[in-house]
Amino acid sequence: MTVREIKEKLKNADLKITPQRLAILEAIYKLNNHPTADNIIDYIKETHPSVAVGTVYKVLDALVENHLIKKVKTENNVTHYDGIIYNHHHLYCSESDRIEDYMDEELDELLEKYFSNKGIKNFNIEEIKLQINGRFKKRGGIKK
Amino acid sequence: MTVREIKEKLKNADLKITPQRLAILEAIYKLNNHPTADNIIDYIKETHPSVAVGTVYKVLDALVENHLIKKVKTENNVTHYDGIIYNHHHLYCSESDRIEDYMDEELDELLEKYFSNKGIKNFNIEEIKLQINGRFKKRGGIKK
DNA sequence: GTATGTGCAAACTTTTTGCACTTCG
DNA sequence: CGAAGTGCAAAAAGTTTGCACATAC
Repeated sequence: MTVREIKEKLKNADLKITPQRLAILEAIYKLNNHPTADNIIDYIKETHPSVAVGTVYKVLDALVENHLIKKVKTENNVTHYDGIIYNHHHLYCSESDRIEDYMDEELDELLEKYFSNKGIKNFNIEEIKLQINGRFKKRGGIKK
Repeated sequence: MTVREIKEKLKNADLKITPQRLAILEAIYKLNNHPTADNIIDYIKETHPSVAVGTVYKVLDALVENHLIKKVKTENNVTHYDGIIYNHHHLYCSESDRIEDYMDEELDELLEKYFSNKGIKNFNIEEIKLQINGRFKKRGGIKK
């Protein structure tokens, strides 16, 4: 994701292009493992030491509202953010509090087929997201 | 859910039976729509006015850890608790901010079959939860 | 120029913690 | 009796808010 592309996204969303917004979006794309507001603040403090915490939250809210990023909820009550906006699923390990993306077109097709037959009464389905809870195996884990 | 059954559950989990724990579990079963810690505190304040906030959180943690209840994540960052511990899914409508339970054994079997064949590399699956986003149809909706 | 965005600090909400005291088994 | 649980109050953690100032367009 280039700076040019990020600017384009902001423009398309009718959001003014500011250094803070660029830095925050860049941080989200670089830290592509569902950073929290805190992770983002730490990251941009190095290049933009004077960015205020309140601003980061305001910018994140604006980005979410304009569909440039998404909020991701986990079992503990800290909001994570996700720069990938097309539909995908999440693997979540509560032991390490780690979230990874999981994409599976075959699964999506299976689910679509299942629900287009069956439906849910009194409900119009727009999007189906799986949260797959479990444990990452050692080999893919974070070294201590 | 009778008091007797609740006591049995606590016993099976090797948790001591205390008035606070009984009150909190009863509250969760009565307030069966995903109460928050705050909802639970309000509820039990009437019968047990001296229960401390810290105790409620400690009890809830112990119950979650011992699988007597579950945490539920929602859009705002407040933890909700759920007395239904067998696996179930959630229907969520962002327009009305309403969450409803969705249970579907056929679906669970389908998913189990799918993932037991396919697996996910470097990940041990413990639980699969769907969040189905969409809109409740008028007939089942909340009147404005 | 003006609407929009930012910095700052204070406050708010939810949750956690430590320790003395109490209770369950 | 001893281990486990509770009450309390203080404080951590995460997030929101209001307002004066600054900036993008």
